[in-house]
Amino acid sequence: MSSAQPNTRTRILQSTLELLEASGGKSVRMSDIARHAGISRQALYLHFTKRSELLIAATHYLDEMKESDQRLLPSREAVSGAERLNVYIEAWGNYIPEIYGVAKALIAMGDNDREANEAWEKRMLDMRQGCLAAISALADDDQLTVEFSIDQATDILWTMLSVRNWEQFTLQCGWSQSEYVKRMQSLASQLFVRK
Amino acid sequence: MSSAQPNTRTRILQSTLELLEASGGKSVRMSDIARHAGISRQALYLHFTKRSELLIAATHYLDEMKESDQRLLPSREAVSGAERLNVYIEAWGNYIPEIYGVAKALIAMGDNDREANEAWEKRMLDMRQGCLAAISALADDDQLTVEFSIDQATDILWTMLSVRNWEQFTLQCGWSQSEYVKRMQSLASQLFVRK
DNA sequence: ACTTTGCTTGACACGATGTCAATTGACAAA
DNA sequence: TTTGTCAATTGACATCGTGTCAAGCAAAGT
Repeated sequence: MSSAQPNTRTRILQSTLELLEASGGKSVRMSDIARHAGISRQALYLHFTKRSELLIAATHYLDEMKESDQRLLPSREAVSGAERLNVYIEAWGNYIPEIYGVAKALIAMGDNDREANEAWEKRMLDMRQGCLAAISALADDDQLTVEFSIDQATDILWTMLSVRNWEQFTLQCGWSQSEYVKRMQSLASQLFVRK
Repeated sequence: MSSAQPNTRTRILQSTLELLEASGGKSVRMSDIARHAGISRQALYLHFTKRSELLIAATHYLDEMKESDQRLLPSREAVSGAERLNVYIEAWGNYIPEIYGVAKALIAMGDNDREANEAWEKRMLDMRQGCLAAISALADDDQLTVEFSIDQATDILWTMLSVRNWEQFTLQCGWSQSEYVKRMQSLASQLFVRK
């Protein structure tokens, strides 16, 4: 099905993602992307008016590729709130490394570019919904610790699971990806699940 | 003692801090700083060879002004490990808003500038020492939860208390500064202090 | 009087983004 | 075959921010 000659727009998006992934979030220039995609720098601007637009489109494209919607949907098999929390943390936690490159570039742009900032914030609010759902499931099961309101617990889980924190735990502290997931699950369970 | 006409270097540093604080981490240009300090843009480069050098100097200057060393030193009155942890969180937590402007600028620079990156990382490693000390005090008192090794607990506390997380809790989640401190204390105590 | 110090003015190079105009080559429709 | 259109190319150019350079000036120190 997928063609040997994907259309230019797609090639650009793929190149963008490859370069961002490879360079671990370092600044990738428009000219780099163009060269990698085998087109002129100017041709980029025929498809995307600004760098921010390209980055935003690249994140959407990545979502499509990885079918993130499905992955981040609450698992049907998760029977208890506690189990569901674990499933969510695992799904999201393992998604982070795959989006890290684009994410970092988008965050960096956000400091100067309003649209990039809004795009990233929107994404993060979506992800907050996932946290809220997990915490709510816990509350419905009467398993949520008394210390927190649903909102507070959601805020905390949301922040705990931020890309920045993943970056710090893995890249700075040297945790492996599987350690990261396991420990975040354990942390969340200690904090939020009543014993 | 302090003169009516502080020397130019100092005026530059003050201007830098004022502007960074005012603009909440938004990009402040060299020319902005020069204008605010009442000198020419070029004069900046007579005192600091690069923007990163200026930012780094500004953070050091800020430390001096706020006497951060003393503030972040473990309180002598803290008798138990648990109490000492609370004291540390309060001290650091209340320090963050004061350094937020420069911190954010320095972090942003770090993406492109090696020296800025190293400066910020060094700062963060210093702060990790504070976390380690607090956790160690807990362990010495036999109050540290069994779930974590000292290193792991330090990593977690360190990350919990990051500037980025403060930013998210206060600016995104809307927690007040005092709520922030109280809740971080409560979180830390739930996670690390054995009951 | 002379020199040094601290700053000014103005010009300029560089790197990256973003814009514009003229051109080419291919493919399709008449 | 001609005509038109589409996608991309080439090359020039504007803009912004950083950083450099040279010449000059004015006040202070000796």
